[in-house]
Amino acid sequence: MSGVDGLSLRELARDAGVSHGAPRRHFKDKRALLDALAVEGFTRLDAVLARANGEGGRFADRLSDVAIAYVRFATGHPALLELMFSSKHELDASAELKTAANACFARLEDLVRSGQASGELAAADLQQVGTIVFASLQGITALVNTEMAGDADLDALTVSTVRALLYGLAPRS
Amino acid sequence: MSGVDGLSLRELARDAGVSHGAPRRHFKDKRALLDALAVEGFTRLDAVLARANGEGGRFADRLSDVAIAYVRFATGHPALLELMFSSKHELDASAELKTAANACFARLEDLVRSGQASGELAAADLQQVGTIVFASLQGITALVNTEMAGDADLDALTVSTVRALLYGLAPRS
DNA sequence: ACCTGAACACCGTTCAAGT
DNA sequence: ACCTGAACACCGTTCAAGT
Repeated sequence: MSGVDGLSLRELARDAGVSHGAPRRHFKDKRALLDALAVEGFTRLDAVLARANGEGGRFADRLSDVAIAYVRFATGHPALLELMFSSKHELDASAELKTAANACFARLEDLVRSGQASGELAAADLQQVGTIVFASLQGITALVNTEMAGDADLDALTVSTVRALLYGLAPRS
Repeated sequence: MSGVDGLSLRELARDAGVSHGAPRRHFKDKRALLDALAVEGFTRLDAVLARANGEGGRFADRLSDVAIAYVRFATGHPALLELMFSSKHELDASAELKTAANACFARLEDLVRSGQASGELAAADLQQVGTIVFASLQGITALVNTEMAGDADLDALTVSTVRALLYGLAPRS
């Protein structure tokens, strides 16, 4: 049973000591409940990213800090992260969910923009650079959450990835 | 209903015009069936990667070709990919499944090794570089499969990501 | 060897009925 | 307003019985 579908409304009701029909009063659907959890997840993630993003300092350091915070959160709550992103891409995702998710992405995009403004990032399409950076973080998350990468050296892997993205894996000379 | 759990054995049996108990003769479990599908997926992916990896040519081009092939496959069969990686990380994944999966990763690792050997990649820990490269590809996959990145410019995104990994996003001068 | 079909213990969802 | 509990249509799994 994969993380999301392992959650049963009836079991939840049982644990709460209430009848299986009761949750219906609070959540119209199973997915309404899942959506609410996903919104909560994005809100918490946004707070985590905000805290990690020290306004001062070199861009490379701020990016590293945010990346570490993101990857720690994402690998620390694998089921929640899966829920957040699988809920978000449902065709009829709630406006609230989209708003919460976009706040997180905007935060990353702002960071990239500031790097371009200060010249620490080469001028390039903001969207595309943002996507590349975010994809790298999500990729680390995916590898760790499917146990293809150990989480022992998690921060080191994150920092190496950020470094590779900034300075390249090819010899620089 | 997420991709993997959307598949019902009873529905499968119905579609095959057979009783719901019949699949039991061929697959002991629902997961035994899913594992068999995952193995098939890795085998097909391995063939795709082998075909993409032209032995001659510059490393950067070969990496681009393999990356494009991987991302196309992964985003072209989202449910299969989710199944492949979620099955693989089950604690009691079959030896057959692990073997099929490892063949794909070894192929990527070989490519990285050849880049280091030719000097087109800086000397560094093979495992870590392999992980960074693979994470990037899996990250693109995750973004596209959760509809956070469009698949219109999929190859362009892949090529840009490979370029960023090789040469960096920071100004090079 | 392979399939059938009833049985069991679970789901999510709906809805009349209670308080 | 909120909860209950039966009902319905689904699951996966098991198992005696058929061919």
